Amino acid sequence: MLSAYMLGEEKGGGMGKQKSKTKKTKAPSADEAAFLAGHRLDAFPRPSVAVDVVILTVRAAALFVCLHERSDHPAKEQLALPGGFMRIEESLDEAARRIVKEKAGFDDIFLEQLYTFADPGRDPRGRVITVAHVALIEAARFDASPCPKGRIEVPWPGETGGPVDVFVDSDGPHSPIELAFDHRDILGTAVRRLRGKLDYTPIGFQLLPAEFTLRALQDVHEAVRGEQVNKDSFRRRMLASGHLEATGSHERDVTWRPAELYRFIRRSAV
Amino acid sequence: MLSAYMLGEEKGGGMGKQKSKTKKTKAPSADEAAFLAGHRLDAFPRPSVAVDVVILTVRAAALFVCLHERSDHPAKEQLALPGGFMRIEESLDEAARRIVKEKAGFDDIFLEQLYTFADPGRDPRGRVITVAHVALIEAARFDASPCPKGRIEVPWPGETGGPVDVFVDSDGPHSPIELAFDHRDILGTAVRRLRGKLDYTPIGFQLLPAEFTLRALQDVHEAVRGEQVNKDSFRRRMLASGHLEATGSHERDVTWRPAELYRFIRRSAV
DNA sequence: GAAATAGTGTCTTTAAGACAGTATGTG
DNA sequence: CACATACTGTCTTAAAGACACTATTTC
Repeated sequence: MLSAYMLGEEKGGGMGKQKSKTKKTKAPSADEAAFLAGHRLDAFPRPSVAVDVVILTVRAAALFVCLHERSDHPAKEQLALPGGFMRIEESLDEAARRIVKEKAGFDDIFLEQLYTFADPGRDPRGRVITVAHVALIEAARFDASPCPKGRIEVPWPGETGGPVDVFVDSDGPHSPIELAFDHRDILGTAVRRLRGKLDYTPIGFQLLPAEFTLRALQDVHEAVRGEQVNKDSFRRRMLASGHLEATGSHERDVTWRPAELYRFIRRSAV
Repeated sequence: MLSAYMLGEEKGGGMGKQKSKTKKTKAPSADEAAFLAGHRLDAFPRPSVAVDVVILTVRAAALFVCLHERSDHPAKEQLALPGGFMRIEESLDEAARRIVKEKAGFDDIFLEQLYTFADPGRDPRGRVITVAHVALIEAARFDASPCPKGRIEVPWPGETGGPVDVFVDSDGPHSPIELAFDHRDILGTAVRRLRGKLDYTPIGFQLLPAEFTLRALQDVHEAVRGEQVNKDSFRRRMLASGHLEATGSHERDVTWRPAELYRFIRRSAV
């Protein structure tokens, strides 16, 4: 059974040596070129591919998400995650950065792919799948964006998962707002991912200004986890992690003893 | 800034009450229905969407992957991950299960979405993005499939990431084989994900038969991590985890003292 | 000085690593 | 019996939680 493909022709076209560490397309053989010329990918129906971005920050011990009011149907005038269709010449990362820039005004943001949502029927326009992304940004930059801002409440513990509730605190009803499409589920997946990364990556690096107090870092962790953490142990763990470096200066304009400011050390490659 | 979208019309069409816990499409208003009728999603070029599946097992202290010899261009007669195009009416999960069944012969397999690979130029036929999945299966079932089997060697430690090397051990050259497209990168991402899940989910459940020895479970962990683990600590940790249950019976046909067999307890919902 | 938060030192508890020693099978 | 592996008990070490105590600021 194993031998069938070993007996085939010796992989024509001089591709045997290439290490293929890069993602470049190999030069096709004559046979393959002829095949590709006659090949029509559009012989089969294709879905539309969208990109949605969950832009998160931490402020006042809570998670906030950047939203966008839809100007067109479907879900016209409803709040949604910033999103749009991937262009045919873009990578997903490029599409996500374009959308973040166009709909929230952020340049140069930390961005990571999250999950692809593709339930048939998730979009009334037809077959639309969306590759959701997560972006993290510090509160000061977040607040400077004109996007509507939603406060997130997570109704499940740990990394259980599920949709989350979003509140717009300005005034009005204090019940969760409705988001377009399956965006509450996407948000839930984003929070779950963030909680999972918290213990293993210096996630605060993206959510805090360059210099910050240990208390501010602890606030970030508590907001993401949705529960309090032990202060003593947290300090010890962070200082022992090797990710932090004391600056020697201290915070100002506080009504209590000013805490020392730290910065993240960029981890050297191993 | 926050108030603009609050002042809009009161979200016409009676959608205010719906809790939208389900993913059903809401009944559109007359306005929206008219919009949708005139809307053409296909006004913009769309990519083709494929699904590739990394089917993994652990055998003899190594990771193995189920492959598939391509019968068509591009990369004709080269080995690749089992994959295919998502059909327009399918969910991703359905497409992945169909592909696993068609190309590897497995029914009822543990399956999870991994990552979406979408570099322009990753497929010479044109714009093809692929939603990669990971499937886990026990060695006995894996061996029963006629698919070509590749042994995986991971050249990076921990969760560093990067492409992995694949060997076909039957005979022939003892250098890594080349896989079609970016499938070595996809495999690398799958191994990274598996290592990440190892400590937090009873992953062995999918990779072992219903009853197994602690040594077999340790072999799974060591194969996935690519390094040995402390036996004493591993036993204590597993027994304390609450995931395992002793069966009272023991393994047979071994030339040493037979070890007790355990089974996984299905975790009760919290 | 009172109040509030930052930061230190130390005791206890818990889990991991190391390792000695016992148990139970094969030959 | 020797030998290989399964399993148990205990000592040591490291990290987390708890908590008392000191330090530095504003009022």
